[in-house]
Amino acid sequence: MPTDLKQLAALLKLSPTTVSRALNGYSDVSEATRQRVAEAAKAAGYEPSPAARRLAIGRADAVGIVYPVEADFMGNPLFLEMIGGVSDRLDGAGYDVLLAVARKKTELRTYERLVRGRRVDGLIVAHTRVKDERIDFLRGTQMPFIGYGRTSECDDFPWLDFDNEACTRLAMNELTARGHRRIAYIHSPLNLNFAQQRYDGYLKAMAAAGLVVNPEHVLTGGHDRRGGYEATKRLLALADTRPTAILVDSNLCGVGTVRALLQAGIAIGTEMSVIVIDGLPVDTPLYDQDIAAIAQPTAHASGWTMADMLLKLIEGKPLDEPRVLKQPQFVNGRSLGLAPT
Amino acid sequence: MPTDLKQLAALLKLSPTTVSRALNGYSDVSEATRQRVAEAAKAAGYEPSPAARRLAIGRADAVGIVYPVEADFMGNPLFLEMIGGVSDRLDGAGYDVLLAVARKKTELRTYERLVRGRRVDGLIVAHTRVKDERIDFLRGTQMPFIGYGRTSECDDFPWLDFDNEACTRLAMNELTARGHRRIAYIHSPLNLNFAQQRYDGYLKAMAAAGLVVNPEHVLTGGHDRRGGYEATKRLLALADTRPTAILVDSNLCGVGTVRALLQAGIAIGTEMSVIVIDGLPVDTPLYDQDIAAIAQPTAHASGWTMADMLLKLIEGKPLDEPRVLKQPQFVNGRSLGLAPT
DNA sequence: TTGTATGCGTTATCAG
DNA sequence: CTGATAACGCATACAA
Repeated sequence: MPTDLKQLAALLKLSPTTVSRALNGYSDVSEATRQRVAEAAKAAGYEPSPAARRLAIGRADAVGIVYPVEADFMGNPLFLEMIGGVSDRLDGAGYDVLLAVARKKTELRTYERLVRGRRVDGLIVAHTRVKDERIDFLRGTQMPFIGYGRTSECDDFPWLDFDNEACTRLAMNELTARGHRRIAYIHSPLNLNFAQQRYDGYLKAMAAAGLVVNPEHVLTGGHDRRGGYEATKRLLALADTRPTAILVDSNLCGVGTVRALLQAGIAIGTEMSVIVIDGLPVDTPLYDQDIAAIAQPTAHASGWTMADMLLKLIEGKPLDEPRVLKQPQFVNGRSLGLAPT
Repeated sequence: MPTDLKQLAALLKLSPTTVSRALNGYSDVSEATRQRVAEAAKAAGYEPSPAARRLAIGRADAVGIVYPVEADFMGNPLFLEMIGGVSDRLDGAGYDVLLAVARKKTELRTYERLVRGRRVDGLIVAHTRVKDERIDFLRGTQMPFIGYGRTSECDDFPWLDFDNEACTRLAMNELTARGHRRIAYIHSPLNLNFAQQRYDGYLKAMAAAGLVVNPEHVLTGGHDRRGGYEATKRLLALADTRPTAILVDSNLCGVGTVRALLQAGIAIGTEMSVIVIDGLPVDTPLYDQDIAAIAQPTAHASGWTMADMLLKLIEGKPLDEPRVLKQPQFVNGRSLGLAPT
């Protein structure tokens, strides 16, 4: 079984050159030989050596995703889903997915390794922060990349993100329209750009509604279920100033919030209204609680789109839409009611 | 800035050969030049081209992990944690981690691509099934691999796994010792090897205790929280034959089970005893429910160990322990009590 | 201790 | 339409 281009060529009594061109679909090879070569290759189970290919072509045929563990050490299920979307797009194009797990300390060096060594043809930068040195680094290189999220200054690089301010604005509209005035806000760490933007949206909406923010009503929920749970318990402990509605800026925290409410015996939708941005994960038994949500395109779809953008960039094609801002949608649920009087 | 070995050599007035050897820590190069080269390389930010290196050396300097999405489409947080462990071991060794997301349909082809194209030097096969064609395929190749889990026949390949029968045996001992006789069992899909083995352990333990298995007490919980939740609801609906204890074979299902019990107002530990294998994930607010568990080494540690084994295999070193069977430990909790009389 | 020549498997250039 | 020849960037016998 020929494992080699040379051997395959010898077998076919052709030159390696011709075989190579036949396999790569060049126009200047007769249809007859193309067929013959293709069959022989498949029969022999021939796979070109990526290393040699890369060396000759100068491309890595790989895309990198750097996963910062500290940000989310337990593993956000949405992250794997996003990677699934990326893979689905890249698979047919013959690209590999390099997953680099980086501690905060070594993160930048990881990027340097990938870029300098041309280990990848492009990168997807997830978990963007308000001020993000990874983006700063990539700006100075020729390496194509897509931000999965924006940064504070983001007009000069391509990204895909959700309209985060709109997320909170939309949610706040629904709440104020129902008469809520004491609206609590549970958020992710504010160095993450999406969290900061959603938080801004909350503040602006409060101001627009003529409401004063009670500092006790704004709590960080960390990245996980547990954080949301504890933040909510603190809110419930407020005697006189207990909020009548809670807005949660991410799905995992949302689970914790709903848990805490159920456990405390609070009637969701009457005693306490709840909106969770991104909605609850479908794998939770709470899913049937029918919690109102701000819905985004799925992580899978986002991954697919980003991979598609990245491929265009790698091929040197211009991006018709270099900055993709997905608009959120309000999804009603039984967790929403009029403010108690 | 030299991006080339040749350029770097020219800069140093040395031959590329010498520079190469200096960088790769060969013995036959003077300490003085080694220093000089190392500094110059760092100063110039030189990174050797992996493609060229791979072609010359014949190694990929990469390890592959194939993630089957169907098995667990929402993304098990433990999976990312395991990858983190793999990366931590591999990082210093200069290996990349290739993550291939595979649909069941294309799974085998993915393996072929990785192996035939020598895209990786070794593989980690996760989610092993009782009868696993991926393992069968790899057996026929020279590609080193480690099973993250066993298969029905597994004496001829290296793996890391938990003693699954011991998991259920341990748990069952605790339950029968407390007088439980109606012990329900919620399990993952039985085509997964770990699920089958744990199930076997359950059956054996029941027999050993002289108990008869009630078919209504054995339910599949799927892979997620939701499945565990629904299975538990079905158990609670049993009027006369309601179990007094529930054993759950995986962590995510366990969350659902505890949820269902709390929601139904069941007193955990008195009305119903619960043991969850792997314990509840720490990011759940239920963590303080203090559920009894069968504890395993962390996914991170497992990943690290497997990567370590794989490196040895790649380097041709013999494995002193080719089959690593981790012993589980019983961890008591308030979820365990005497059987109600 | 260092340098020269050659090869890794593929693609690209340039003739036929 | 096809074939010889030279890269791609690095590592390694072998020679000096």
